[in-house]
Amino acid sequence: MQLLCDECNMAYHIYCLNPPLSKIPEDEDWYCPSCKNDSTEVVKAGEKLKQSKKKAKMPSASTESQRDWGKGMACVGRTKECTIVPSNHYGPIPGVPVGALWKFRVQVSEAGVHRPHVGGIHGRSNDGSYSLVLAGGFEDEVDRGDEFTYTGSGGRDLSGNKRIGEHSFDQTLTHMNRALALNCDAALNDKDGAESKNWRAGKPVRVVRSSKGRRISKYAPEDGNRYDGIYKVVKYWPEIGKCGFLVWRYLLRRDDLEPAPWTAEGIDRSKKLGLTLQFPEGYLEAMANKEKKVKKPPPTKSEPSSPASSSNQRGRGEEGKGEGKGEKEKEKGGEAFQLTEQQNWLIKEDSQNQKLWDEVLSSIKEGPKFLKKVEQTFMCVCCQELVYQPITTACLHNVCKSCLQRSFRAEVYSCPACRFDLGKTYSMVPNKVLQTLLDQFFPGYSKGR
DNA sequence: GGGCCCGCAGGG
DNA sequence: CCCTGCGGGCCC
Repeated sequence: MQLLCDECNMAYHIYCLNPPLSKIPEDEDWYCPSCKNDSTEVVKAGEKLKQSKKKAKMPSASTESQRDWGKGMACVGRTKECTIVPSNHYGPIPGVPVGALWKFRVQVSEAGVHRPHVGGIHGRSNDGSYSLVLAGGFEDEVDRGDEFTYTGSGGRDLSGNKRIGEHSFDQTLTHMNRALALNCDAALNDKDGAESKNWRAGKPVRVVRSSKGRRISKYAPEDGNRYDGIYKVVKYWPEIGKCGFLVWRYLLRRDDLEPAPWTAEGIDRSKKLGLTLQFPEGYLEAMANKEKKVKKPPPTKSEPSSPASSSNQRGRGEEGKGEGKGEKEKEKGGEAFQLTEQQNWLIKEDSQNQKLWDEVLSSIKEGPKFLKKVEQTFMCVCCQELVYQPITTACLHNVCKSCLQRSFRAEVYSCPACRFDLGKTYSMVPNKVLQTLLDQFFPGYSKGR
């Protein structure tokens, strides 16, 4: 079910593509969305630059607002996309633990936990709902942590290109409201609502709590958006809300083995997993730079004011003192990661992974982030951990030897990343060079594996 | 601190 | 294509 891009070699599920494909295309070459060139969009020699059709239709084309909407997290697009599961996936996202915390909604979307940037409910009206965000949008909602009421969408006046607005009409059990109702294990009833006799049998909903919910809930995180686990729809019903119009109300109840983040057990677990508020890549650095430029800081006192200092990464001893040299190295804030001569040599030696290393090395100036990048790049698609005794396949993916062996024992003889047929008799020789490098970057990581 | 209103993603 | 939307930065 995966396609390999003939340009960048990345793997794509056919059902994750937009639009999804129902089968592997028969053309010889296939290019992924980011590599594909649309010949009608290519500006040929002598041609004028074309105005994008879409852009021309957007409000910004007609209004003369001077405001720069391109900056900030309100209007940016995704920089990555969750492709390990399809967008209509029910249940947890593999690798995302309860308690995971992101500053902005766009990051939650990138993680695949809740894909809409603004909408509170993600679902399909003829299938069900996959996730929702609790952000205190309705003051008459109740949150008891393991149980909460939620309100449908719609009924608001969105004129003036708004995203949320005054209530001005009744909600209906359509679109996302219908989707969420379908999660309840009971026959759909768009008149009176319905209650499940066996609430656990309903479809699972991923629930995210936003710090905005603090105004009505003490279970909301202090900052950002937190994944709180799986809930089920116990019942739903129509009622006249405080807003004076009919709203659809839902009762959700937690059904997750992972402890809730606010329990002692959950707090402990978050600590153990090192879950901290995540910011978009480069965001804190950009903010810090901005402050410098705009405010012209008198760095007299110690420095608890910098927003960067409250963050997750242990960017040790940032700041430094001399402005002297390293003009380029400064721009990202941290110090460049230092590779030893041997490591440089080993990386060159790992020619099979040259492309991956090139990409990893591009972030070497970002200090601590470099290791993160290494970790991401050399994660095993099977166990979602750093590859151990890595087999670099003929199709240039890296998988743990034991994971590949497990696959072969199940008589699946293809690459777990791209389904390239490796053949029953494939000889699994671990990539020693890569193993050496990973052992140096992450001392002791392979203990007990 | 409250209002304005943008691009983007998703469903249909 | 069109419609929807429990964000979020900037201006007042």
